Amino acid sequence: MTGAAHTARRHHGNRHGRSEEARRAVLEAADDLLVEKGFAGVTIEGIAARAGVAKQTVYRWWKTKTDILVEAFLQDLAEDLTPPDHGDLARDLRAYLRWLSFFLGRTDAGAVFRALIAQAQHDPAFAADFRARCLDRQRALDRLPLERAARRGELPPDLDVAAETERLVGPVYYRVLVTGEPVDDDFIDGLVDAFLAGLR
Amino acid sequence: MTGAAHTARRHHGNRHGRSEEARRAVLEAADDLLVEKGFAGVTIEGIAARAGVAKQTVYRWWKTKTDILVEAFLQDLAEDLTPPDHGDLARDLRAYLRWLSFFLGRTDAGAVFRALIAQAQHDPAFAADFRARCLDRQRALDRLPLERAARRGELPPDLDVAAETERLVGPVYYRVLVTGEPVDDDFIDGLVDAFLAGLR
Amino acid sequence: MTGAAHTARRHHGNRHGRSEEARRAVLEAADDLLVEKGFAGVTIEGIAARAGVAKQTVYRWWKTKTDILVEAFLQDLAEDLTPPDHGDLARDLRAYLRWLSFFLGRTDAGAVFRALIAQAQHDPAFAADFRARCLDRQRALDRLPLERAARRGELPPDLDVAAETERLVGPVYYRVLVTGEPVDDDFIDGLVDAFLAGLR
Amino acid sequence: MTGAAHTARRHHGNRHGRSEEARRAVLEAADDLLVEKGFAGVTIEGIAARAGVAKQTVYRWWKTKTDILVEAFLQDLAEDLTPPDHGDLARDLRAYLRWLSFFLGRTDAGAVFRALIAQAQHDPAFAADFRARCLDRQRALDRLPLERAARRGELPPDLDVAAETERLVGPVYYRVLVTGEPVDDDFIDGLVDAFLAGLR
DNA sequence: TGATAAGCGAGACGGTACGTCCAGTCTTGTG
DNA sequence: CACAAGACTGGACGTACCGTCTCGCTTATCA
Repeated sequence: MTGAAHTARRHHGNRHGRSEEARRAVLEAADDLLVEKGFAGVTIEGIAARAGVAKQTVYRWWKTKTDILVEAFLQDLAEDLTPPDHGDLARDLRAYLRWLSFFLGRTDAGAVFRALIAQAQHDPAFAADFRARCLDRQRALDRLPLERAARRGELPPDLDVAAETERLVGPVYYRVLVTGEPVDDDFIDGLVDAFLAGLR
Repeated sequence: MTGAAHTARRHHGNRHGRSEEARRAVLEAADDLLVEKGFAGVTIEGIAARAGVAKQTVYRWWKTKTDILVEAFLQDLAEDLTPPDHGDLARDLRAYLRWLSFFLGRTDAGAVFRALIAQAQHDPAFAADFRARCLDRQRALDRLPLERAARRGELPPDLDVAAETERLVGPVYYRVLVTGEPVDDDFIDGLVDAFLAGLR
Repeated sequence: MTGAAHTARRHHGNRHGRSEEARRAVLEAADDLLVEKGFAGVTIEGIAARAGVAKQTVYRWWKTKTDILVEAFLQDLAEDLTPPDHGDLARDLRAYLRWLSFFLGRTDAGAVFRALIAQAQHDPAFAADFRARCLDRQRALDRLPLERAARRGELPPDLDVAAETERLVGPVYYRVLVTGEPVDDDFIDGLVDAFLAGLR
Repeated sequence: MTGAAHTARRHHGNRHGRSEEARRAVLEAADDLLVEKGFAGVTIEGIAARAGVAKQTVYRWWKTKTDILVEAFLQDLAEDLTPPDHGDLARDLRAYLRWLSFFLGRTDAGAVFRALIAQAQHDPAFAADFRARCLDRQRALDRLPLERAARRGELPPDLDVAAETERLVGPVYYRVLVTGEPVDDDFIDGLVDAFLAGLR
């Protein structure tokens, strides 16, 4: 970590390479602007101005504003978000889906996520990048509750964990992205109950 | 010759009222631009130029480019899309979900739909409008297979048709909008089978 | 002139065509900036800002800042600058050369002229345009005193008026553009005397 | 091995002092860029890149790009350009003016010279520096033919050599800088003949 | 015989202006 | 009265250089 610490030292551009200070300011500014003014209010000029950074510095390290948002999003997710493991599938699933719907619909990071999903609809190249950098990890997380249960032997050995996970989280995403209806506990309980009933 | 026909008569600005010709040219131009150049390539200037229409004429009748796309989308859906009724729930469901995933992922109208869903993530006011004008109708359509089955008595009388429908279509939307994976027949069969199994 | 008066009516862009108001504001701003801040201080952004005009409006009508300065210069010269005709060659020449050196070296329009001559050194295409639009006229003016004298029969009929004019004004331009020394009366008298002596 | 030779030895920064290699590379690069791309194509970044030198090294030794061009120009003139002395005033004058017009209008060094004259119009401080470092020497050269003739007694003792020189070279500069017309032999002969005629 | 210090390459930085594109508003003349 | 036409203000785009700044390397000089 000494090298990293060295690199992170406060400076205004030099052979240390990139300024960590500028990088953080940009990510924060992008995040803030999205929350405050919405996606249309996020402009590279605005980000640069708010971050106290030259526009060129932004363009040096990021290609588009969505590229910045992806990195900001990853930064936000840097903390370990591993779903809790209670050793009880029903409880785990309910807790995870509640957290997921809260995250997607109510948090700032969720707002960034929705903006990026939106951008992915417009731009296939971005979609591929976004999926590789963010979604795949998120989907691995989504699968964790079922995978743990499978390891504990609570599930039929031939169960397709990935497909079942999609059936569980799909309706949650659907509500958040498409219908905009709140994801209440009844809805989640319904999902989990139906899944558990299907196991018998 | 009815009044409507009179109004729609070919003209370049007069006291007959709105030019139907201009309206159609604008919708078509917007549609074409979206398919050809993607959402970023859709601009009001571009639409007006391609439609051979003055910018002012566009602004007179529509507020935003998404407003135009909504209308274009509704136009595309003008034909009756009522899902076929085979009198057999399993078959109806499979056919409908197949059509849905094809529509969302493979057709031009689906591309417009995805663009509008994307815009809804960025703009709550638009989201409300879009849901009222397009989505509610689509969701009513989504529910049709189950509602018909319920009317035929094939379903438990206390079944929550709306919630069950969400569990069926949610994963399809999830694949189209989020993961981008193709929705193959296995995936649909899995959804339908799980649902039918849950009825017993 | 009714059409022109019509066109010049106060407006903010419409089918009248170009806004005369904006045009004048731009030319004035360019002129002022040159005098106040020097050539490097003349930027299209600065002109637009000072003229209270959108940058796009500047670019719509002019290609470069020197293009604007040429037009501003022509505007400045709109008043009739015909050299006075005293009917006396020696007096006419002295008066004209004095006026020329004053104009080139001491007036705001002269400052613009020098800036444009400078630009002509850097850019052959501009040089051609500048000569066609400004210099040729100026040179015709330069020749007037001799031409009048020729018409009065004060000069040998085979005298090359153009060449003689160059020998008279050349040293004045030389002082202004190259050495930067002031053009005093002695210098001008020397020029005129040498020319007159050569006639005998 | 002298100190100077020592200093000029190849090195990449050390206590020998300035790198002669870098200096030459910069001057050459500036010269080349001017000829190839015109004045606007001469940028400090471009010079540094082409010279294979760090930008900082350029800024260490020169203040502006015109400063570099002045030095490059002086370098180009390092060879002795003393006008030839045939012992015949008419011949000397003709030869010198021909050389002068060729130099100003047709050589690379002349292109640099014109660019610097142009810059002098824009920037009085530069003008003063340029005149002190380049022009005064050039003007001394300009006077040589007449001064030699005066020393030989071919001219009236009270003749103002400086003023007469200005009348001879002024029209040449005028053609080169202002009208852009080629300076042909007829023009030069006319100048010289008129001057010689004035002596009688 | 090292430590020191100057010139060097590299290149990131905060800025300014560039020239372009589109948004959204406006004012006309025509049918 | 809707239309085509198109000039207008305004603002973000992405690029090019500006001039400044640290940095690590290389080397002669001197302690």
